[in-house]
Amino acid sequence: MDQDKRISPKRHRRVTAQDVADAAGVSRSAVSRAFTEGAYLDEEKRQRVRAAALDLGYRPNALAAGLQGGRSHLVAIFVGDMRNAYDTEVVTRLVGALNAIQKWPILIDGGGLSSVKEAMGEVLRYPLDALILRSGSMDPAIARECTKLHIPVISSGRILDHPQIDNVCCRNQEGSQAAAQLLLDRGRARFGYIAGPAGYSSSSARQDGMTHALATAGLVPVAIETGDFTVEGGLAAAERLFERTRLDALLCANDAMAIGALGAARARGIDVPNDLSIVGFDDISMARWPGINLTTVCNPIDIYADKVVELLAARLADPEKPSDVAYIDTHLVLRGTH
Amino acid sequence: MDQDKRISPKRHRRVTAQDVADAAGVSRSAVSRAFTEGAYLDEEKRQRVRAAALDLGYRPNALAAGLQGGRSHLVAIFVGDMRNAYDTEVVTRLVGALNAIQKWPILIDGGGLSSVKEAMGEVLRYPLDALILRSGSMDPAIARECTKLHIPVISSGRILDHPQIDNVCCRNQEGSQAAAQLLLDRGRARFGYIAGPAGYSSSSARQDGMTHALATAGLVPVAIETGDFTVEGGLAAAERLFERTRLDALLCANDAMAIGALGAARARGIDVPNDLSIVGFDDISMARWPGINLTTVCNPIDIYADKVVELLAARLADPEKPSDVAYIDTHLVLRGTH
DNA sequence: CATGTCTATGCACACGCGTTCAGATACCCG
DNA sequence: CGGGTATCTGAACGCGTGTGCATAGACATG
Repeated sequence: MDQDKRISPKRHRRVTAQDVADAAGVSRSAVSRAFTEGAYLDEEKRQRVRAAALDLGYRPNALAAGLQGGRSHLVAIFVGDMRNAYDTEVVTRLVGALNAIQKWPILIDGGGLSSVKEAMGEVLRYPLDALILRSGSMDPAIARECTKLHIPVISSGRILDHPQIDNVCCRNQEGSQAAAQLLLDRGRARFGYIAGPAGYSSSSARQDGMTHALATAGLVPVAIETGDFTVEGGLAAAERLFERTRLDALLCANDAMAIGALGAARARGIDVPNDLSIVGFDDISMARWPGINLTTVCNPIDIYADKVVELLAARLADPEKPSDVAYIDTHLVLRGTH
Repeated sequence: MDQDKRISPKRHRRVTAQDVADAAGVSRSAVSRAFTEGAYLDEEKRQRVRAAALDLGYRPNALAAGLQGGRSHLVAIFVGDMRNAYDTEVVTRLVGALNAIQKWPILIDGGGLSSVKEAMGEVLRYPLDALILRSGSMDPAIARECTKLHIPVISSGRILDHPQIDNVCCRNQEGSQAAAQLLLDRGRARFGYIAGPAGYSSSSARQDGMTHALATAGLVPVAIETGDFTVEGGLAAAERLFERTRLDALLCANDAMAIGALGAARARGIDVPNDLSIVGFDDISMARWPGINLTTVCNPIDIYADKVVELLAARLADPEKPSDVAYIDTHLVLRGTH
């Protein structure tokens, strides 16, 4: 009899519902029902099945369950570049929020990938419940293709204008405008800006906010440089700025570059905040680290992630509903660099 | 005839191989073969099928394919706490490396989860190709259960002694010993240590390394405090240390706590590195940020992640092979705090 | 007793794919 | 022309699950 267990014709077969049924002396349907809430099944029998399942280490195969009509419970998250601290923090929250509602996030990091298009193509072979885009420069064609596959797409950090795509975005312009106003009120007049790479709408919206605030005071930016959203890039851009002219206010498209700029200023002996104000954007966790203590515009990550999940749930509930854009309010966080 | 396309009985059905077969005027088998390398199929017909597939936006359903015996190409990564910078950086590299070999990582963040056990149970319903553990305090029972399901487990950052589990771990003790020796050579004698929470073997191994180095010089640590691996925790622990006694060397179980300690020292007016040396462990990217510039023990992330993937590939190639432990060499990175 | 409601159960199907199998066609060689 | 081989093709099966359907029994109600 012991031999029976050693049939194992190929590899190690996964324990299946039929195995449990045999062990518990019931039909396979009964096993399925034992794990289905609200299904008719004699309580005693249910217990017996559960015991047998536990003993054999059985769990329903999610692949087969997903195949059979319903949802796969898989959600892909495409991240522009996970080496970016803000993106990483958003992803962390998203992963947590998705885990909590029993959706399982598959990560694709555009930053470390040679062929984004190919990777996305492969992942789209899974019948995803949804695709979440976190910033990055994804080919819009791919997003379009997803909607063609009837996979809901939720874009965060960049607004995709498509009738089937939901968006979450913070009020970049207002946030930056408030930051500029703060420094104007403090008496600053010679403003510089460190922008992100061309093509990132968030960076240009933030720049617009600053420009707008300055305009109401009859000012224009003194100098603008471009970085790559990294600390090193911000540092290099700030050095170029300091080389060119004297500033008393410096706004940056994100916190990482502001932290780099802060390093450049200190290395040059510039007194922050007495001689120069530096303000970032996002409020990543490092902004509040000792030795950094950056004044910045908070782009509230938890609200952001929760909103994405909320939109996701709404979309799953009604796939035909019109697309939605959720705007997240920012607020100033006053620390030591303004 | 146009009506035929509007059958769509329920929801929006995904395009299936049968649809493509109908469109191309071939059998469903032919469609399957058109996408299978090395299958007999008339070239002209293959082109026709491919064209029809492209037109309809067809892609083979990975769920169905995975169900049918082979691999699912899904890999779960369990992360102890994604708010930990080092873990996050390792995960980022892992995601990249897995994406590159067409494995799709499902993330589970133990840090943001109420019931880790339940979440793992749900994820194990997918027939995973493998499970990667990144640190954290996972119930060993779960790892055991995975091997029972014949899912390969690779543990990184903490060695699990189990015949079926592969491990990747850095030489914690040697690394910490070298750091302590560096400070001894510099003439330091009053050593403090900020440990991680109890139960993290990496922290205690690092502490042992320091203690060992001190012992050869006839010294013992002056004071030890415990943090929670965060910057805030390190800052608080350092304040407690400074309150208790005077130190001239401070080793920390990880970089985040060292950065916190650095902040505490500066706030107290302690001159680092002239009066106090601070050395971290891991070499996270922030350690090289301006304003931090932390001397630390490098726990090389890319090598680490590559090794995990290498072990994974080896295990998939031969599921019966004996378990392996890969040790990663560390090295000192001398910056501005020693 | 006749009728209706509720619970319990097994059978059979559908999900979408890869793959085996048997048959069919084309081709080459003796 | 016969027979062997290489190439092609469609029908059929299996993967593991959830669920609709039909049946059967238990029980209550008229």
